[in-house]
Amino acid sequence: MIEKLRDIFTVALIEAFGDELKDFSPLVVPATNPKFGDYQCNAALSLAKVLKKNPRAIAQTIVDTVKLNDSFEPLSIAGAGFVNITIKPEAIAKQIQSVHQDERVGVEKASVQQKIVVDFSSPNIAKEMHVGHLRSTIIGDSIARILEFRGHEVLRLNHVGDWGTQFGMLINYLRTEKPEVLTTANAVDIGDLVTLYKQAKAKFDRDAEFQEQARKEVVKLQNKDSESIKAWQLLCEQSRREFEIIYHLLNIKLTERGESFYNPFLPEIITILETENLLEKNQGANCVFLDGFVNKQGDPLPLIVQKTDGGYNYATTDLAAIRYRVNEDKTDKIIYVTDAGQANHFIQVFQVARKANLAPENVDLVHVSFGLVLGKDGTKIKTRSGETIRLKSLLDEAVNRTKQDLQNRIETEDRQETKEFINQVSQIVGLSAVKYADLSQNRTTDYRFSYEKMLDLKGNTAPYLLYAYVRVQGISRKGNIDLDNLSTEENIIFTDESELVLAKHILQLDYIIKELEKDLLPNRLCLYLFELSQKFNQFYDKCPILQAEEKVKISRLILADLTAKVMKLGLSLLGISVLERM
RNA sequence: GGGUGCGUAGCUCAGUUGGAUAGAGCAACUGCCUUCUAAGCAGUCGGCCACAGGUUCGAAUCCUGUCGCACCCGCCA
Repeated sequence: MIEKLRDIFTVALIEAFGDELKDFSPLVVPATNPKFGDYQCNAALSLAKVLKKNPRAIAQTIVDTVKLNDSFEPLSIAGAGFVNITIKPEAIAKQIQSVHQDERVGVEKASVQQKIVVDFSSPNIAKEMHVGHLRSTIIGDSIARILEFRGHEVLRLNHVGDWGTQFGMLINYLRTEKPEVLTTANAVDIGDLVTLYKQAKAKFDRDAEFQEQARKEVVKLQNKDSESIKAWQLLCEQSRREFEIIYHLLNIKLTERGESFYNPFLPEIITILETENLLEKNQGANCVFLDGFVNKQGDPLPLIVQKTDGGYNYATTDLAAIRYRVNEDKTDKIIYVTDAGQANHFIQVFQVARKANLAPENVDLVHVSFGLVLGKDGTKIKTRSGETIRLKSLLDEAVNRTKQDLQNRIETEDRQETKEFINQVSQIVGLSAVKYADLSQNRTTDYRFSYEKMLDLKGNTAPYLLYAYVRVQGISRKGNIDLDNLSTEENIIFTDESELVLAKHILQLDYIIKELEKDLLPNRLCLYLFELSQKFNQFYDKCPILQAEEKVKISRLILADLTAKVMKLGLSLLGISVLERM
């Protein structure tokens, strides 16, 4: 709808003021306030200067020139020169009917379908997943789902940290402290492995000789020493199983392609940089000097692609990954979902990738960054003893708290529910709450983790949204109505303002999803769904459904059913599933 | 020291290419269950959009400076 209006207004602007406005944005946006109508055109205001005319006069000319069909109320001019656009209720009713019969509830597929890599989650082998991985995993999954729904072919890649100095470190440490881990599967559990990792890291940081041995271990690994490779594989296997538990719990699908995958391609990256005349030796390391990055003295800063000892680092791996994804995966776009702290790194890597033509101009490189997860007090989230919180225990706690709440409610309401019901509901509500709390926040800022807030039944939370869906299902149960087989003949009748408001909101979904595809901010979808729930609850409050006379009843059932469909779809794009009862 | 981001109600946060009187939720208080689950709805209270300048018909939004906070800064990822 908004695109159509933009086209119509652009045509009108050209007709009224000439061809030079061909590329001028008609500035048609959703109305800032419902009392101004559904959309508004702000073009008159910004054209005032260019055309040296009174904005209200320009607005009048626009109104006189624009050709709208009978779906719209007559245009009105308000304030300094705003043109307000209102759709007629009959037109809304018609659209609702057509959307109701559409499997995609009115959301179009992208006109150009791309191949897109979404690189997210990316935990490290031999370490447990912690809250830091939560945002990348949840946001990345949601972005992938949104793009998939728009019809793009998405390759979800898990760029796990399965290579590098830390491996040499760990293997070297295990060789003396716990050699059986290197030869036997599951010799210790993952928690102990993490402890050993920390010990190894501590030793690495204070012991120069150990550092040296660790580096040699890396070289052995790189040279495919069979014993080293075996040990490495065992460690990876064990970690992988651990990750799978989390991914299964969160219903996340990912293709693992870790750093080690790009290992064989690292030397050719150096060669390419060399032939492109980008490579420079600096203090023994191979570097590419960057535009726009300078040190204290104002000298350009290098991106190190090959260390003095001949080893490669993550910048090199990222460059090799870009090359592979462009050449082999034939991707049109690569999206990296990582914390904001890596912003600099990606700017640098992207710059080098462009310069070396590893990524041609028509391949988009996008860093989707996000802020830190903070504790309730606003500092980095930690356990009481100062350890980072394991993701598994964090999720378990959310589910347990939900279960507690649910059991209390069942008791006070004197309901009888099975154990299976209680478990299933608390699992879905608890995990959804964690996901929703994260996604409903603008990802670019830090975010405060609070069980109380995310599990609150009121406000912009998963339980509130899920409840709106449950209410619709309740109606269908109570009235013994099959929502999938509602009459398609009946008209939509607006007897109360709340029905029209709900209907208009439902029709905004298409616009929201398209915006989402551009700005990759899932919180905008959350806000939309929250508002949908509110508008539905207002409708539910004011418009009885089952007692209404037949024609009104069907009209309201369609609105309720459509609300549920939008809710289910929207939540699924956030990686959240719905419940029939709760 | 340099870079990036942030600073909006008591708290947690929205604020879409600059647009009309800056919005939610929570908390607090007041109403509404013989009616589809009240896990709801209606309402009241609450703002120097960090501060100071500038650009503009119009600034929370853009520019400059100041203060505060966070993160990053050549051989970790």
